[in-house]
Amino acid sequence: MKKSNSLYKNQGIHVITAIFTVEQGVTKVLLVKRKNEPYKGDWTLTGGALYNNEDLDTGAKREIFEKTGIEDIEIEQFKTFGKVDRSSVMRMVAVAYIGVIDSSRVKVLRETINTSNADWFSIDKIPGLGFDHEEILEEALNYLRSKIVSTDILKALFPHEFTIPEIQKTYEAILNKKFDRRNFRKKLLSLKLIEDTKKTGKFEGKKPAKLYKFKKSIKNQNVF
Amino acid sequence: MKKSNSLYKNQGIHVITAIFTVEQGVTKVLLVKRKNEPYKGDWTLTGGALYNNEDLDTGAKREIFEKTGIEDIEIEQFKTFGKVDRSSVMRMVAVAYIGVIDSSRVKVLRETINTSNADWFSIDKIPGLGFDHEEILEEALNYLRSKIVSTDILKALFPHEFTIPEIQKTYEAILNKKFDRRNFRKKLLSLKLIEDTKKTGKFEGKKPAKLYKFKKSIKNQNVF
DNA sequence: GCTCTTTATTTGTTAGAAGGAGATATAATA
DNA sequence: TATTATATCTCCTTCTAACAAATAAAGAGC
Repeated sequence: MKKSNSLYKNQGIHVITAIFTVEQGVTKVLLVKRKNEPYKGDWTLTGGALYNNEDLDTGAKREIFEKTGIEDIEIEQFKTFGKVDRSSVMRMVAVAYIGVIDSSRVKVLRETINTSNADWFSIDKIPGLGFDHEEILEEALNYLRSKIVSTDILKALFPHEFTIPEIQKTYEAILNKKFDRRNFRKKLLSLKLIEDTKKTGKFEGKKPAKLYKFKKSIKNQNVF
Repeated sequence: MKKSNSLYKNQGIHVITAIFTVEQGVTKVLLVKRKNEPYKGDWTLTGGALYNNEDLDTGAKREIFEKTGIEDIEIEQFKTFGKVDRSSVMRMVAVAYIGVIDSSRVKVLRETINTSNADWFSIDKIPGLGFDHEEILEEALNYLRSKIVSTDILKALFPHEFTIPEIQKTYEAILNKKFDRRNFRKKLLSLKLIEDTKKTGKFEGKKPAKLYKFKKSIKNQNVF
């Protein structure tokens, strides 16, 4: 890291987002390839330096747009990373977010002013990442897993109606485990995240499946 | 905020900690009074600017020590605050932590190089705070409430043995509600945070009370 | 066309665990 | 012996996990 005469000077703020999707039962994350130093040629999560005239989430969304072209995305801050040597140029802390989006509904820019490539990577096959983004990604995935059971964060993947067997596949992909179809149904309904639409549709079966949707407002329940 | 020619320059990082304690059934937070501008004379949470040569938690603990004299304290990061105008001098983001400590076991410095006073305030009687510390405090309290039911964060208040009626008073103070003594006992034991010591002690009653202690390792249980 | 088989979807059943509230037993003090 | 906080017991309801059964369509064969 560049030496500084002052204990405080030359500090900066990164806003980084791990953008997840699920395609055919596979959880994937969006990575971009850096065009410039440091870590030139390396894959990283989407993100970059915060501007002075924008709030944290605004900056995170701007970075997402600049590096991928994605415009409408809900994000949620989960942790800030600030090891002394996490960036090689100057002292940077990274405010990290997660986001979920349906990859089939967005067109990701392959190249931008700062990136030479962009693609969805299965979370089982992540290349080496620049900065401390491997650590950030690991914690992002943990956070995502905790959120899908208590919030409507998967609404990004199911904005309208869906069947329970259909969304079960997504839960299984993200949590990386299989569930009994009957108990999953009961458990998911007991979480009070979704509601019946009184309509039916089709998934993989021959019998029509009931359609559900995420509730408008979700109230969280406490242990005590 | 001071105008900057660059979108990136003149950024800085605050590390802020909301330090809680519980005294006789009252939840309190440690505040310090600022000696210098900005917000001179205002009460704030403990914290200050991060140095370039220290990690985030190291910086947070150093700030706690410098402004209160408290040395041994476990802290946990919960959120970063970064509204554009949260500091009036330059663009600062605040990485916020919570900590818990037994106020009867520590001696808090009343005055330091940067502070003219320090005291424990009941969370029901918080004065106006400098910066965005009122917002930080509110979220810190929410985070604390979520943590005492899933981690051993209260170990700082009960480092050794304790009785269940005794710790129930602390839970009630923090969560701000009363519990049935029989069901609280069952519920707390079912959380698997504490274990029997096969010893007895005294609390308020005349019958000896069983002594418990926090477990060494706590494994968290998932919804699914 | 008609029936039978197949398959995913949905509902139901059961035993055991956990939760909530009343009642009882215990071990000290005064 | 009366009192009091602590600890245990009981009953009933609800939740959970594993398993069984019923349902509604599609497709195969005649």
